[in-house]
Amino acid sequence: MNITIRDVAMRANVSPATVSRVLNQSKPVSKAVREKVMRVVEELNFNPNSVARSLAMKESKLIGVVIPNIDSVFLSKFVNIIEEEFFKHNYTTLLCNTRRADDVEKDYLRLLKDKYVDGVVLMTSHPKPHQIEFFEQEDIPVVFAGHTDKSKQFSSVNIDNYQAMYDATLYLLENGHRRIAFFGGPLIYRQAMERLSGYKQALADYGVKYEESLVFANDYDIEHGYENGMGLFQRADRPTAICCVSDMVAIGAIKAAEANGLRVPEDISIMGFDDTRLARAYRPGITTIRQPIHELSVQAAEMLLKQIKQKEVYVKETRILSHEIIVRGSCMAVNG
Amino acid sequence: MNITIRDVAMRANVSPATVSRVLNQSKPVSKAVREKVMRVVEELNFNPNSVARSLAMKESKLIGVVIPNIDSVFLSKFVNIIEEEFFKHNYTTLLCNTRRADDVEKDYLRLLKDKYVDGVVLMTSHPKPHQIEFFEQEDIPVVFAGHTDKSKQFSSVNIDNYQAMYDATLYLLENGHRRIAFFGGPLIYRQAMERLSGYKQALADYGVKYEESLVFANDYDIEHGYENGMGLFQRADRPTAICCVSDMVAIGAIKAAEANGLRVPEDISIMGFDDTRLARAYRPGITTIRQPIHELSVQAAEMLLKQIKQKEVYVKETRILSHEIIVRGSCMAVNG
DNA sequence: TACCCTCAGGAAATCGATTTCCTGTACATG
DNA sequence: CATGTACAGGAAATCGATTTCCTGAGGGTA
Repeated sequence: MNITIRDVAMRANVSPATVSRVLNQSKPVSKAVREKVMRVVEELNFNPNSVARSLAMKESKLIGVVIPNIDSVFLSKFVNIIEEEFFKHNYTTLLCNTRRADDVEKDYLRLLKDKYVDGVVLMTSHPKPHQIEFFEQEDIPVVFAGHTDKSKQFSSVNIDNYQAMYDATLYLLENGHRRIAFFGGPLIYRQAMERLSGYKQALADYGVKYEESLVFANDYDIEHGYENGMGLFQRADRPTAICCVSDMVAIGAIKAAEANGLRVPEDISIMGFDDTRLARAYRPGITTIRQPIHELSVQAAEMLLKQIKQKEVYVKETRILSHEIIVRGSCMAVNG
Repeated sequence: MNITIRDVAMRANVSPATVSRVLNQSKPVSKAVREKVMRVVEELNFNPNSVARSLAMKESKLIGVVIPNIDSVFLSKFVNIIEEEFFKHNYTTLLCNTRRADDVEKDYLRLLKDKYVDGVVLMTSHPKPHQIEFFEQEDIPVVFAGHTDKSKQFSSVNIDNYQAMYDATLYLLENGHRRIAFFGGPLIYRQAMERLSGYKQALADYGVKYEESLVFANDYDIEHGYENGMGLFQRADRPTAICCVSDMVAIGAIKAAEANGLRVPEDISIMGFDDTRLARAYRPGITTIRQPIHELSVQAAEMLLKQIKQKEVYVKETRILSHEIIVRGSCMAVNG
């Protein structure tokens, strides 16, 4: 049916081994033979079967990109960039969208191994024990993105979530805010924990009392931002500012503020996180902490490719990228 | 190193063939032997190597999803859903993000063929000749999404873009608007053409003169919506409404309107397209044409899986899904 | 008892590449 | 001239599954 290396060999009057050598330049072949083989390859329009090749070589030119949810402005951008990097280097991206389901994560990791994936990028703020265990046991190059691996066991690239939220809170404090709410993520995520710590520490350093009733911990989406806001804004002791864990949460909070007759930023300042495209598009523009998403993706790709190439000698790296406050219109100084 | 079917066979005192039979239920095996094999499989935590399996079975359990840009609210949602469908059926998604580059498209198609992908979903409103040619020559199941293949040569699933934009325009006309601008896409895209036709026809059916100066044709993003708006809103004869080709363009247009001191919808009505998450999140909520994105993805997956299963007898299908106007706050009746 | 049939399960071929091991030729050197 | 060496290129093993073909045991029937 399909043309195989054997067809080429017969037609060129050589052995399959020789054809393989010509195509992969894995051993010198005389010019005459090489040219004859190449001619036949052209003639038959032969493409080596990459499945057979993977089986023999134990490499697939495939990279698994494991993310919790591709339907996210932040993560789809991450994938967009990283896929391009891999493509440039002749690797193809296997999309493993786990939807945060434990069993899907497990299935995908097993599958990646079975498919002889050459490497994996694991985008998660909170690697599960089974994921750690998997990469300890299997000898598959991996880079964690969005998580800092303090054990130095694996390579990772991330921002400093603690410091980022510290800076966000500090920004509001310096603008005269004293009642600052925190719309955070579920505390089972390390990232959420770290950000909460940053928020707390900034308050403490400024001598502002931490108040539990101003802190929320639920999912990163618009709906929760809205819900949190609706509960909060009707209280007499409502805050003058909010630190949100994502731009989406900030948008939800802004909607809730408006629904309660509050103007943003005049009556309440709302700060986002990530600096997704939305933060710029929204009105008011959302003041936010920019994650260097482009750098994050490129460096994750770079580290992984390096690791694949130098599998034996590669030394694990931990890279922390710097964040940045992007000032737009959703925050203002108190009495300013 | 790795556990193979041979290891399992030895440990269970049977032949590899038997192990294969137990695992695939491809031939009856006595209860005793079956149980023994299963026990050893559990013990060794054996997973059949899918590359070897692919080679023997001539199937890869891989599906290529070709899209112009994963960094899009609409397309990332599409991929999110379709990936889940494929995962459910044990297929893995190979992400082919072409960034609209011709050579990337070509490279990816060739690569998909080399990897013996079981099927391809091609999401594009405007298949290129080389893509058509490719699928004519290769015997790879394919489904076009977002494009209607009138030749019935391939399966496709889409909405009726002409009718959708007709309805959008009609909605504005029925609300008393007579000067309606059109922020469309580049006319090299069939989709953009069809939508423009719908717009024109609605105007014609309502006896409203088509005015070239109200029509723009450029990319689907916020920036272009903004640019178009900035050019238009300063004119004395500015429209009272705009039909936009995407929610992003609508958002850009709204920003431009505000920048020119126009209120939406009081001073100008702006209509989106797609009904992405953004349309709901924005203020005002964007009145928009909903593409049934979920159905689109699910049906594309379903058609492809059916085609893979029944490769010999499969009859190509063309499915047109219905759109819907979602009324939110960005449009209102003239003098209403 | 003899014969046939059923069927569980093993041996070996197969999928399509790569790679190791080996052979035979050509050339250089003592 | 004999021997050692370099090296092109073939035969066969290998990667890890599936599947075909075959064998031998057990049961049913005449």
